[in-house]
Amino acid sequence: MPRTEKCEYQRQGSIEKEEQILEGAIPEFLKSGYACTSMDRVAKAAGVSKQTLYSYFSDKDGLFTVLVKRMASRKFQLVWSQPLAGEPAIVLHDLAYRLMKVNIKDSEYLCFVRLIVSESGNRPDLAKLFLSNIAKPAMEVLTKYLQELKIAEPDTTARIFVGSLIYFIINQEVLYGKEIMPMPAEHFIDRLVEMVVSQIPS
Amino acid sequence: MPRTEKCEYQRQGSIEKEEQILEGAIPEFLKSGYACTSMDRVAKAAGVSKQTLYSYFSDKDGLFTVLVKRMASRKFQLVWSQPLAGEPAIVLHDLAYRLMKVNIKDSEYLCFVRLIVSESGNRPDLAKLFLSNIAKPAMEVLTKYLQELKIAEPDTTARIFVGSLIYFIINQEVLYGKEIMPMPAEHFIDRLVEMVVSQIPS
DNA sequence: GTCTATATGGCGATAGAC
DNA sequence: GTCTATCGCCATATAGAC
Repeated sequence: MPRTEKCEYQRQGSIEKEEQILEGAIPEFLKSGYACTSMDRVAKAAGVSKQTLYSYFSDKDGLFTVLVKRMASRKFQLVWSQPLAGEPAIVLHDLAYRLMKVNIKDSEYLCFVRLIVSESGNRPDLAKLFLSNIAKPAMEVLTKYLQELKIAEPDTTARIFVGSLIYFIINQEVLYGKEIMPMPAEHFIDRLVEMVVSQIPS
Repeated sequence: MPRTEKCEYQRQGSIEKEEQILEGAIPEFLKSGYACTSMDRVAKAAGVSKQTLYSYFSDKDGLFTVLVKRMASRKFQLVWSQPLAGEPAIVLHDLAYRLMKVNIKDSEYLCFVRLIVSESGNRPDLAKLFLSNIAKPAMEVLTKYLQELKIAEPDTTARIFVGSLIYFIINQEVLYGKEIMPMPAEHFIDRLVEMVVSQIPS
């Protein structure tokens, strides 16, 4: 007898198939952006027919929305799941280094940022989803830590710390500043950490 | 007699016409991005026929390249043409305020940044043009000033200063962080300036 | 220079055969 | 579920009338 006989979840679409489509769609959208990604290529990349695609997702917009949601909630913990505790200079240095390394090595993340910024004009909801699931919780984690260190205005200081790091990455990697106005990442991190640590009241 | 009789510059295309096309094209590209801007709309917005358009610019790519070049070299001096001199806290505060205000009020600039980031994947040359004409000279101006203040590692400090400001703007304005994780710009500027000024050796 | 076709091709989304 | 065919639509780029 067929093995789907008693499987009630095999109603009109399996979770696995949805996963398969999403995983196939992610690299396509990241590579080509929203406008230049065709549903034909998504179908091909995911290994399903175009009709199957349309049976799981209402349209291109719907697919893209689910995709962004998934990416956003997945990337946060790459950097920020780890608890912050210990010698401030070391903790901040490790954090900055982790953020820098993940963002640079994981080109998926760079493309994701590019994609979100690109579509932020047409789809403010996606940009907000991005901030709510990554930037905001990240800022909260760091703010709490800086507060424990008794640094003045921990929320503002957290933004300075993370902001200058993110911009460094955008400048060097996304906009190819590496070739135009290069600067070693370690150097930048050292100086930034030094500056923030100097704000700890003695 | 017609007033173009002795005008030798009226050969096959006037500079004025090129200006007219570019000025018409700018808002279209800024509003819709590269992919979603049609040459029909550009022609209509510029008040010329499509054929005239194609007689001045080889194709869509060529037009866009010239447009980016013009925008980049135009925007730099809005913030950075003014010489930096005087009481450090005031100079830095004014600079940050000017940068913030120009970027937020001039929505043209926000859209331009969005556009450059969007196309940075397909057109690295445009991203480099952007950095070479705006970010790099800006960093040099500020670095020189910080050097006069005897601040340690003025180049790195300049990047922290400008970078955290730019990211603040991207976060709050481009990605609608204003609604998700709001923070008053003045507050941020005050804290940032305070932090940099504290690095001046006494 | 302007206007109105038009050639050519890709897109999203749907429909039918199997 | 898969494939191929198809419908509209809009894009870039060109050609012809005036």
